[in-house]
Amino acid sequence: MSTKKRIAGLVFDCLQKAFPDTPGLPGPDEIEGFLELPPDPAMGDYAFPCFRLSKPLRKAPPMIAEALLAAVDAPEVATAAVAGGYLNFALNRENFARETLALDNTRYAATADNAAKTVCIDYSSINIAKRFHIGHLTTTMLGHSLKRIHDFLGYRTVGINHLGDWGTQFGKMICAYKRWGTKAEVETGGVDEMTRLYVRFHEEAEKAPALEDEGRAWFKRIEDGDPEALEIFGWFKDVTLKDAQRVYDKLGVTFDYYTGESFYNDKMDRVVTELTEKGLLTESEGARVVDLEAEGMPPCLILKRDGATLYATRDIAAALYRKDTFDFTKALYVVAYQQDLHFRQWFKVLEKMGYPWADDLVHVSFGMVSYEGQSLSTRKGHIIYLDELLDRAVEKARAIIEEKSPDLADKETVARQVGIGAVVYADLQNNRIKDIDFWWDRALNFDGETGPYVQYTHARCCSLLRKAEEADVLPDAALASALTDDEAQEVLRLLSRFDEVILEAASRYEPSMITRHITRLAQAYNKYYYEHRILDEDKAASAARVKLTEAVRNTMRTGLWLIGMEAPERM
RNA sequence: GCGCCUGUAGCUCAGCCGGAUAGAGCAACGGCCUUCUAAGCCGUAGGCCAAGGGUUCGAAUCCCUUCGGGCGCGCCA
Repeated sequence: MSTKKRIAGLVFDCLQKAFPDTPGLPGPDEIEGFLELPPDPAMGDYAFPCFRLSKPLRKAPPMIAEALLAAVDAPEVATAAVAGGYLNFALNRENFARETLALDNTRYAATADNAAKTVCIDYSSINIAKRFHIGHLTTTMLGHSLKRIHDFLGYRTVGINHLGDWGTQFGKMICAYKRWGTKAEVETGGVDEMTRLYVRFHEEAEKAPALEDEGRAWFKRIEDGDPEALEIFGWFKDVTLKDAQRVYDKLGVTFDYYTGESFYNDKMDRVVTELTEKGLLTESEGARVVDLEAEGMPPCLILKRDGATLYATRDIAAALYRKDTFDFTKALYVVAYQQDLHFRQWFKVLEKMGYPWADDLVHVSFGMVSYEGQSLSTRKGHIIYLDELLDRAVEKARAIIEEKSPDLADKETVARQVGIGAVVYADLQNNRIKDIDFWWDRALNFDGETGPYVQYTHARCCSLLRKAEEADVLPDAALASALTDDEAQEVLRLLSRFDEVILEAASRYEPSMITRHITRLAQAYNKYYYEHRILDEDKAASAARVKLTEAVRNTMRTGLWLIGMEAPERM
């Protein structure tokens, strides 16, 4: 039972004792919801606001607090005190230290319940023939982190990279390749060469509009399964994925499936058929749509005037396929908020089709990325490619290592972990809905609340644990009385709340909660580290402080893993 | 025009299912390395929580209005 629950039970008992047979008093669960954290830890560990009870009890809050205080009698509470309308509880510090250090924050006590549930996560979803840039970072890292969080909580997860591999632009690209490209150039130039061909196509098409038809014809050939078209297209895809894989490898991001838009080509008929059978498809301005006027939304376009499908059709087909294949209890779509309306529309269409699981579809939306105050533009060259960003971050880390830790064993590995960690941390630091304006100096800052700061604190813990081992001091919380000072208690409080934070991060689809929590833990530990000597002559006390250090190290390593960062042991 | 999101210190943001003096980091200024990693720690300064109304014992937090910013609103995804 959690400490909070026990305090809630205690308040409940006090209430019964102080005000017997009073109707309208809250139960233990309700009381637990009322419990707060005092603004200053010096006031106590938990606070019960008595304002809540002044109505049923018809008494002033401070009087209620006094009456409750008189009824308090529990060993785990060191002191209880009335402060205004609050009753504050301070826990027995020694006891709290012992219990908290008995927790294992590297594992979640997963219920068998979760293991039977599948969560699909659709993230990254890059386009073929486009280079990976900072606009793709958030969907990639947010999705990756959500996958790890759900893995940690014991769910079965399915990570899907829903590739943008369908559309007339690929016909144009093949057309351009056939006219002006060579195999060797595409092989060596990769995505850049494909982009160059695509740009050239548009330039030439301005002069010779007939090219547009030629491009469309090539796309038709892809659709019709023409071997040559498919071969070139498949090859473009391979080249793009090989390029992207380099970035994914650097970031440590993986997927279970790369089923893109083209995968659903033969699964679209079902959508149209079902919608027709269910009488949901109506004609509007030549197109076939699902009317959503009653829901206060514009209609959802299913078929174009020419009978071709649209992206809503494809998303619905994909959802039906995933439900059949994975039987998910939840499906997350990690896509920028720009597409908010689109998701609301097709989620609603599935609901109207009679699928109750439409409620399990979640659009995990996030903010837009701009660069120095202006929107990203490949065409204008106003863009930061991820390769370049990661390389520069690693380079910066390398320079700092040369300066501060020239004797470090595996400098290159650490530079990579730290540089990339800085980028990942910054991406998952704030609430996902916030827009991000990219500035180089901010991205390459390694001081203060940054990835390197948390990693540094982790490495510092590792270093201490190595020293402790050399001195034959093994982590042991037996002498918990050595951990009753304010600084240690603050560290312990943060350690004890780690699992709640993960659960909340999962329920809100907000990994930043974990990022911030481990940052606070790092701050608290660094403060502790400066105010207290950890290894000294007193072996038993040292062992307790080493145990605390170990718990911080483990929690931080787990937290870093959850947000997709590495945890170097030296730096 | 309509809809969704957003507005907290110079900058970037926490806090937003109501509670006790609104918190961090960056930037600025001033301290701390002969002791366990100074990518660190401590301190100073910096805020009519966009504005106005309302609900409440109590509002940065909930409701309404206004203003500023972002995004979206039919055959692209």
